[in-house]
Amino acid sequence: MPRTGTNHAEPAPAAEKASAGAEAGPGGQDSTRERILWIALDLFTTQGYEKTSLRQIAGRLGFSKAAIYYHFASKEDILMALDFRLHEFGRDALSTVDPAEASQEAWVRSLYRLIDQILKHHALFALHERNRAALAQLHRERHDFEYDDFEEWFRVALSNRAIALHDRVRMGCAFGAVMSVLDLVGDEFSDVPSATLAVLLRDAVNDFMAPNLAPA
Amino acid sequence: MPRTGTNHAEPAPAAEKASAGAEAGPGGQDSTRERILWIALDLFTTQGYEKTSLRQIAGRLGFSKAAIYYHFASKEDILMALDFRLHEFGRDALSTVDPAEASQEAWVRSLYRLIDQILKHHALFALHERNRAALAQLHRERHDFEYDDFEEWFRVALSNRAIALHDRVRMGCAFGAVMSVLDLVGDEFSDVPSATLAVLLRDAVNDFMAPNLAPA
DNA sequence: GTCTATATAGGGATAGAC
DNA sequence: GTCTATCCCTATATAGAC
Repeated sequence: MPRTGTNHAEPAPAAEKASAGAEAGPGGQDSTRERILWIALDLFTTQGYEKTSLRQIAGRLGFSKAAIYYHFASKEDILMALDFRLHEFGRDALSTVDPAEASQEAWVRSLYRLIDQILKHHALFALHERNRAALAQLHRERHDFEYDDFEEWFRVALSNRAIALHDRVRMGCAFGAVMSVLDLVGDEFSDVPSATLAVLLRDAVNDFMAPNLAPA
Repeated sequence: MPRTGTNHAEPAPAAEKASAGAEAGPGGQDSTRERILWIALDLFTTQGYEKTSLRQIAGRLGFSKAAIYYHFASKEDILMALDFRLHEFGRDALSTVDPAEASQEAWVRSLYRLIDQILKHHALFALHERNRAALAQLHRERHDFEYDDFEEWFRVALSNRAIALHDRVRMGCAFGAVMSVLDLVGDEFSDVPSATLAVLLRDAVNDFMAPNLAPA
């Protein structure tokens, strides 16, 4: 039986759900399924999801286009599989906190964890940033995983009217600072080691938020 | 003679180059060309450029698909016209400063002006944010207007190795903070008046960057 | 698991009438 | 300036052989 059909919950053919090597790529799982995901991740990110054809993915694989359909039910299914991993590391960062009533302290803690997760899974983050439209539509169609997307989490938390406007803006600033700088990793900040960047970013978040957290 | 062909420099059929009402829309120019741009701006932003078909634009127009080709040489040409307006307000904000050797003071000043411009032309900004992939490719193909895109300007300025790494990261943070919060206008911050938001953002940038600008 | 061949739909774009 | 009709291409997806 072909493994086709809509399988979000990673099939985990042997042993991949340990949050570690899930990203695979050169050095990870070499199953064809994994290779497809790796190639798609690259092309979707550099060209955009819509502009990437299955033909092109097949070309890099060395296989024919039809072969892909043995592993995935549709092109969208490939994007969903990648989106799922995005959710996975998002959940890791945000854990248990309910966004609707997250305090500013919780916001900062989540942001800290998010920095680490994104630095670890930067390729997936880049996919997220470059395909916001496609991913948004995906979430609209299949709202199984509702607030699994970390961006959604932060947006909901930011809507909390119980927090003063001034503070909400500062929270938004801290979030944007992190996203934007991490987006530049690999380009303008390609020379900066991850650890250094993480420290600098945490400091920045602090400076944006600190006056709020400890009202001198 | 059809007005077709690649015309970046807005044809300005009567009197539109005053930076004011260029955005048109409900209340602006009612020429068909203007209506097309307005509809495209909406659809490109909500669905993405690639996912929007000329058929769909024509449907909203009430015209047939072919009619569009009298006004624009291609679908890409529509995007270029919108991109041109984006450049217009970008130039307004960045003016004369050479990004390659912009000081931190210049950076902050540019950021201030950018806040105002984006608040004035928020629909165009949203287009920019939701179609980064498509616009990037456009700029790759037709590098007539090189650093006209404001994002490019800030990226180049950020690459300036003459500035200490720590400070470059701070600059990136300030930029990201502004972008991200302005992206939420109309959603999470829909209740906030523009003027209020502008003040809060300038304050945030100021508080964040001030220690750099005035080394106590 | 991968192939070739094909079905089917929709996209952008053009021709020429009005 | 807008229409209808059509062309051509590429896309996703399927059928069935190997």
